[in-house]
Amino acid sequence: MTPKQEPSPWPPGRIKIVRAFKMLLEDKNFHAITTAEIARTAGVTEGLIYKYFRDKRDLLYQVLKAHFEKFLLQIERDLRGIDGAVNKLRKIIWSNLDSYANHRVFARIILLEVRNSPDYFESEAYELVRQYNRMILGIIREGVRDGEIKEDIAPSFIRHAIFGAIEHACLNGAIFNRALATDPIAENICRLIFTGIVNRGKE
Amino acid sequence: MTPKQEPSPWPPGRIKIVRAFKMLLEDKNFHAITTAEIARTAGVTEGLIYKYFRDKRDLLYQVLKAHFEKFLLQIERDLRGIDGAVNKLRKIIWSNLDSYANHRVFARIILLEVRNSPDYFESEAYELVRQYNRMILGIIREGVRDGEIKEDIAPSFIRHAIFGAIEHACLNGAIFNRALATDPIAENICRLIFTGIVNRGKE
Amino acid sequence: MTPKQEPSPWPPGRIKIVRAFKMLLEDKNFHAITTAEIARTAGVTEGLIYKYFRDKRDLLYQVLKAHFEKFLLQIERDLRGIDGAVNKLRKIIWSNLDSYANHRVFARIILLEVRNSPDYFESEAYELVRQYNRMILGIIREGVRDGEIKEDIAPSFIRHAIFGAIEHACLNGAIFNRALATDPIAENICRLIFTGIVNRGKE
Amino acid sequence: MTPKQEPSPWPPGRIKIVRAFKMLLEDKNFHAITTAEIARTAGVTEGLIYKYFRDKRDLLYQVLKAHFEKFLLQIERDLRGIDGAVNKLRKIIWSNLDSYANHRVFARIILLEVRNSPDYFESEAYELVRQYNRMILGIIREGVRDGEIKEDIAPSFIRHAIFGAIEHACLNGAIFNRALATDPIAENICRLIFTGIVNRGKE
DNA sequence: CATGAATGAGTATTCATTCAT
DNA sequence: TATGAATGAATACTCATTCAT
Repeated sequence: MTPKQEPSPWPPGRIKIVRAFKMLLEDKNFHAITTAEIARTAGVTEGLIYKYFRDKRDLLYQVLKAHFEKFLLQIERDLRGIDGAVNKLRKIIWSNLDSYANHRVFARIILLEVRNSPDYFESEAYELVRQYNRMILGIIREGVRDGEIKEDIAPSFIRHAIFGAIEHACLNGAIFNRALATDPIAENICRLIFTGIVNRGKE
Repeated sequence: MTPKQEPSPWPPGRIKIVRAFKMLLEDKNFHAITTAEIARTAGVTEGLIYKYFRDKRDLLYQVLKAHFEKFLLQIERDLRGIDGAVNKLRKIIWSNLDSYANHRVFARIILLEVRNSPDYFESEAYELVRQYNRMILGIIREGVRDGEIKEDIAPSFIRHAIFGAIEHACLNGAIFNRALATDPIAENICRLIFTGIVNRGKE
Repeated sequence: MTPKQEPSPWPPGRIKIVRAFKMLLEDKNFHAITTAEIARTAGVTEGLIYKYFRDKRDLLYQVLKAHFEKFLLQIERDLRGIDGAVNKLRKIIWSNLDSYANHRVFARIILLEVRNSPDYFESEAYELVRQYNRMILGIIREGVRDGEIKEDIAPSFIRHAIFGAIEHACLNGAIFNRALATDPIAENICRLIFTGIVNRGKE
Repeated sequence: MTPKQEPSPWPPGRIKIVRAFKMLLEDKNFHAITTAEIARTAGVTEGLIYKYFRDKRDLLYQVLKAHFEKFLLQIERDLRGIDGAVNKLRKIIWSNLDSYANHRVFARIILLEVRNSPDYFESEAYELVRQYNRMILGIIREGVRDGEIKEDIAPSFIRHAIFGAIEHACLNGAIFNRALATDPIAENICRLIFTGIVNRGKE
């Protein structure tokens, strides 16, 4: 079985542009990256960018979309064979954190850069986020149905809390480009989300 | 006790500028607001802005600082007479949410606009945020010391989770300028943070 | 006599391009039409346009030339059997107006779009206009020779006045794409050009 | 009585821009003139253009408006003391031609450049043209009322014919920047418009 | 305390056109 | 006959900021 090196359907120019753009994102704000810079780095002309992308934002969103696609594929794979809502959530927390830890550039973009732009929420990239959110809500509801998860907390708040905790824990890493240790963060968040902070005996 | 009408120490031009700027923030991104617009709205010349503020960002940060000052005063007042770390945290969650709900403009600015700018973290405004963070950490540690709060979750994660939950719950309101219902959100978050989502019996 | 379906000598790609271009002209400025748009509409690649046309303008001029050719054929036909310079001019005024009324796109192009471009006056299309002008001057001179037309007005001015009146009467129609009523316009123009505006008795 | 040298209300930068723009119009299409060129010629920065004018077109329309204002003032003066509609029209024809002859740049702009732009018809400049048109229609109607002018030709067509004749006679001058002889052209047009081209006896 | 005139560097975006295959 | 990838030069417009008065 020869794992055929899937030939990219994209023309070489487009590939160069995307690669250059990602490179630049490593150490610059999206806003601080100019089209001239992208073209120069990619070794193509500025005009070509607009052959493949509606505008600079569209370039960002398409790159983001590709990232989300990969992430969703990974999450799906990660969840296979896992039983129980809580166990699934634990895995999701871990995977999501791991993705932010391994792709700090994307963490920064997702947590800080795109959220102020209304058009992001119209993009195909965000559609994938919505899909992800639906999946998680589904798991939470499943947990409630099975009696695993409390029913006196609205599922949407559970989701808010999970993502809030993840994102806030990654925020400094994203802002100051500092490394993130997936395992301890995941462990702390899970404990907190699953059993709360209040001491049993005390309550 | 005559409630002295505190005479503003600021010159009229500065007041007009700040007022105009706040007005514009109501329905525009900081980035989308131009100095020309501020000056026009305020009824002063562009030049005057630079008499009172180093630059446009400085204007933002000074306005933000004033907001944080008020907020901290309020929080301090809200916490007086409250006993126990958990009760204090409950109050803080409520107050913070309430502040976001009542000042959606600032919620948007804090959650979405300033965080990408490294210089924000050098500003006097952010210094107040740091102070707030320290206060909260202090309360959490106090709770741990008193046996109220579990000691197997790092206090900083507890803080992350609290703010993460609050912020994530307010995000949509901030982005799409939608109203927020303080009480139910606060209730849900407290339940979750304090006792977790997992059903006791089940565990 | 079998009306042979004259097989177009043009390759299919060229036909598609011309057809697409004419379609686009229906609701857009020549300047506002891009080659990309033409190609997309025609279902061919941009490159192909340059196989058949030197450049975008050349495309316009060739289309215009074809239009003028048809128009001249029609005019020639319309004039057959008509006797006397004045009668001929009357017919020409009517036919010309009718052509503008039925082809408002071309009216717009001729009256508004090509005249600013010096190279238009070098084009084969404009050569046909010249031919048309010569023909009309010939008719006017014939009228002067026959005593039908006054000899104290320079023939070239007569031609200016005729076309000026026609064009000015069609201008609004061309600009705002409004329908034109050939008959009343023609009648008014003929009366004016032939007998003037001053009341006989009065003079 | 010291004829005070009316101090221009405009800031020096604006004056320089307008002067430079007019200069450039002498030998270039409006479209071919770049903002960079205007700024360079004026000795100011490009940005300043946008302080005083909404955009490049606005600059054109404001210049045009000033031109029309002067022209209307002149026409008004020219008509003073003239009696009878026909005499007034004769004067108008002459003045209008003279204006085109003396300001060929404006002739070119008016006859060729602005008419394709829908927004021209929304401009303040065009509002003055409308005013001029109304004035002329008024004179024609006055002539009809007084029996001087035939009533079987619609006044609007008379106006079309007058302007059509004038404009068509100036067209070549405008396009190829050739001198125009006001007097003979005016004489020819008046004869034609007033008494027509058909020989009395003949008809 | 405030004005208003001017800057200047930046920046995305457009489009006709070419050419190897 | 037609493709499709790529060019490259042009260009209008924005805006925070300065400074003499």
